[in-house]
Amino acid sequence: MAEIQTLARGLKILNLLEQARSGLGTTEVAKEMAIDKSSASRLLHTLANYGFVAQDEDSSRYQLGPRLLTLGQRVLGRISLRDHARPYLYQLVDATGECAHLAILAQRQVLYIDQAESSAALRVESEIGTLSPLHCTALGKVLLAFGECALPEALLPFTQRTITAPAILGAQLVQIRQRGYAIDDEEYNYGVRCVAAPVQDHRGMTVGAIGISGPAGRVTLERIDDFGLIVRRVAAGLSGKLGYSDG
Amino acid sequence: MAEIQTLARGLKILNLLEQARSGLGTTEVAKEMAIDKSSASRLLHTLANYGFVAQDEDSSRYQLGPRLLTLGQRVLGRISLRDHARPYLYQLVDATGECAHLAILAQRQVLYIDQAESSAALRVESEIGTLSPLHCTALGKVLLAFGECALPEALLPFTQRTITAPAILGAQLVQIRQRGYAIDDEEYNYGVRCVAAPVQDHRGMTVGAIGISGPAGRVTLERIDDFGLIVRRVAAGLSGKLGYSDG
DNA sequence: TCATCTGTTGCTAAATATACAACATTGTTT
DNA sequence: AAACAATGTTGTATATTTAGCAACAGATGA
Repeated sequence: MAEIQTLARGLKILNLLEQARSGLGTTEVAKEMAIDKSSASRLLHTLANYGFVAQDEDSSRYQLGPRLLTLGQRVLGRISLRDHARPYLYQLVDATGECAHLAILAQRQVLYIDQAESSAALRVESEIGTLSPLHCTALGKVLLAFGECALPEALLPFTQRTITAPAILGAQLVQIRQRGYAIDDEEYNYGVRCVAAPVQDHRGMTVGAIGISGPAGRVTLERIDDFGLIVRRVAAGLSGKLGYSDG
Repeated sequence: MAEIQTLARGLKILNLLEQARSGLGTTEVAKEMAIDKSSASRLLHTLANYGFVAQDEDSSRYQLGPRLLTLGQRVLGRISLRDHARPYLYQLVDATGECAHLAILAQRQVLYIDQAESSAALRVESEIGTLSPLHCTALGKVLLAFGECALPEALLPFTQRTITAPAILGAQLVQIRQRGYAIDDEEYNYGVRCVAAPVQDHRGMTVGAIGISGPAGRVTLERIDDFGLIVRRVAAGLSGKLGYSDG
């Protein structure tokens, strides 16, 4: 369906401001968006009226506004999966010593919605709200393997290990369905291995995934299948709490 | 400055969806906004394209989308005050036994950006991202007294104790500046008393406020000034860490 | 089955956003 | 200091774009 241009431009400005850490001025926004200064000025003022952007007091540059924080927290609060999952994330941390994450499918990407930190000095943290690609993360592969989401069109490489051939990824998804857990062997971040398993609700629908992430030095290839079994077991526990019964 | 209507409508839809817990359909949105179904449909599709709204799989109704979560977390991450304040919030909880909050000024309101929970069964929690009025909260009064923000036009009552007369509030702000802390005596929520003090940076600018909230049964009027001194002391400690030196 | 409600699409009129230009403001350089 | 450069805001006419209407399709329920 045809987009409404004016609204789309406003939303694109928010995307722009996400990238720019130190904010952007009216002219810069206009340049990036390839629109006139005056248009940018008026769009920014409208966004500011509703709190979606805020002007830095000193530099007078525009930044993402507090309304986004409010609405974002509202989104987070409405994901009930999150409440149920929390204790299981702690279980994962206790059993593996690595950071645990909970994610759902959003915008054809992996959306991290909660985490539990390990006490190790060297650990892998992923910020809540972050979006990551599906094809090269353990959580993403789980969502692909057990969900109804189609394969991404382009499998972009992030490391030398990233799987970029659809056929190979497809074969791996079959394997993941059989084993019940997915592995990310430094396919997204160098030195980081992850393991994840699906969370399913009472209808057997995959509603999310939980998993762990750790430095390759601790999450070795020898131990990784042991971790897989642990993650699968904990994920099954969470699924059971949601009313899922396999069979 | 004149608002851009189309963009404003899109943003207003997001505000609408914040209220509606179970989502809204196209027709409902059109009705609430007093616009045509077709316009609502196209606006919603544009918002959905960018992830600002999402369609519920079952009900096909629209909800706030994951993009808001991502952007909201980005806003939170950029507030550096938050990192510094965390240990001081714990200090407050330890010293008072009540929940502690950190807030800044946003949109002429109090924006809660962090909290530390007390271990008491009966406690006062405020969700991060929440906006509250300035004139009837301790945090808000502090921001009014020590910041450059003008008084709100309308002082809406929330309880029988809410101060609605500008003159009385103005006098109280003077007192707050003298004492260095503000009190909310059941002026916003029945049965809840709060105490707050300003956080100031190296230039002496008030960048936020911290405080505690507790049930009136524990935060009695007799003890409240003792709490005030505690909050003021902890807030001064945080201000000191930010480079503030009084004098 | 019919009826009702919801959501989408084509089309035209009309409102609206856009770009241009001029102006105001701020900060920088010589 | 003074001229200059760059930024942001405002007024206005044009033309693009949106909005509403109406018709349609799809779902839901009586």
